Amino acid sequence: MIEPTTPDSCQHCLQKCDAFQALSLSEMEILHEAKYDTAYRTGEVIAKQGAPISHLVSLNEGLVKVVLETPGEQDIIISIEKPVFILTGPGLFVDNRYHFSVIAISECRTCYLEIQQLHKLIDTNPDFAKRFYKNMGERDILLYNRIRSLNQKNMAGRISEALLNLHKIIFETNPFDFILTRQELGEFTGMTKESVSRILKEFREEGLIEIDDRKVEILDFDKLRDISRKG
Amino acid sequence: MIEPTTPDSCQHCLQKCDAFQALSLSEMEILHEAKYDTAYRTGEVIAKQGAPISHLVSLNEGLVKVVLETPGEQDIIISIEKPVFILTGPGLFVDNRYHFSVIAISECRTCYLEIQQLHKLIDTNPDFAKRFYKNMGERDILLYNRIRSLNQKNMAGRISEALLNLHKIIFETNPFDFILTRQELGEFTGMTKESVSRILKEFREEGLIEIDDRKVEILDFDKLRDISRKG
DNA sequence: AAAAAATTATGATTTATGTCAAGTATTAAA
DNA sequence: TTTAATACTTGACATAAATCATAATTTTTT
Repeated sequence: MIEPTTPDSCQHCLQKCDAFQALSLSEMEILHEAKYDTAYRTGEVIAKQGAPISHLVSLNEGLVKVVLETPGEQDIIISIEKPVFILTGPGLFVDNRYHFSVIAISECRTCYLEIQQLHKLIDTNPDFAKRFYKNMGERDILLYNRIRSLNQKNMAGRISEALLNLHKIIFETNPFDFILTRQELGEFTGMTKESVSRILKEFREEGLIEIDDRKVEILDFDKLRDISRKG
Repeated sequence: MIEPTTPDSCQHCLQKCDAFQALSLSEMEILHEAKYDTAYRTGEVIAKQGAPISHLVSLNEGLVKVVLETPGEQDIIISIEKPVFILTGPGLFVDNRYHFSVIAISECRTCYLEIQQLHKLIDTNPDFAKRFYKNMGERDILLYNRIRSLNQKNMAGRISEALLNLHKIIFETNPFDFILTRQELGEFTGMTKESVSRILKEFREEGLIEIDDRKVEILDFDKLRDISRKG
């Protein structure tokens, strides 16, 4: 069990997140007094689809998957997120429920802000509100891209895209940790785990990537981008 | 060419739309003075993916398709919308661009509100803002369902779902106008027009629906719901 | 370290859906 | 009304991806 941290101030975490940069110091302090934090282990559910949104949860450490739980066996992974990630969903102003689950895929630390505090900030600080909605809009735009690629790209294109995105957005190193299981990468790219295996094998054989000891290295970015684009 | 209408007041149209019910009469009047309206014929583009959002467009009459334009030949129809529909998109607070196109699929009337007016309302009327975002959230939730069904349901399930939704949300009558071409229904359900033909034929043969003279009638709701659910 | 459990790899086969092609019906234009 | 253009139907065939089955790894537990 990892210990929750209690940082001196919210400033450190929240200033990394665009919306909260609109807050005055006094607003920050009010948040800080109200907040408390928690630690999660891999696999634990941080937010559960269908459950009420009681707090605004902020991911301060670790990686999570945003999962659409479906009636069938195979879920859909909408995105992988790293800190600082604010777990807002479309339900915030609708039915106050989560419309997806957020699950730790490494050890995570989060902190919680009272949801009333959030609504208060939105009501009283238009700049904050705009930035907050901007953030929601950005996630939305990514969703549209998601629909497009799941719908129209072939398997190789989807895997290429996933690898490039994990590299570019999450890890920013090469090689990078291959945290996802084949099953998860399948849920992220809309295919079975067997198909994931096969595509990765092809990519290895063609010298596009290298997989070793839970790490992937992208060897041929251009080719991979090309495959991703053509889909 | 159909003539644009100039109603006495915006009240009529906008009061059908949740967000605008939060406006005071004086706020309404300001909007009314600033607005102007237009008529569109079938097939005309009301909002173009990639273009800047200069105004908040409100659909007051007619039906539109919300289309994700893609590099390939087959686009993706996100939804079909009827009045009163406010054409907001995720770009509003991000890059001020449309991330999808909105195209008339019947004769349409729209009116335009200056985008600054909208921002002003959001800044000064928190109740309006909340309702406005609620609306965005609702559309977002539908998007998640869309991803799920495009990804995991088979063709019959997707067509069933589409027919049931057109009936329930858009037309509310049975039989109802079959405004979509097979191509469009294919873009709405993520399949080719040929596959649409085949599934519709099956449904006809099994007595689930009846198609006549540009109209569909749903004969067996339960069975169709069942097919949609099982996917 | 040994055993058990989970994850991954890979081949054989099946299935859903797309593609191509040709013909018919419907709508729009001359 | 006749012609041209578009939309729809249907069949034969091709193919991408899923499923099933089994073995080989790797990870976790004892």
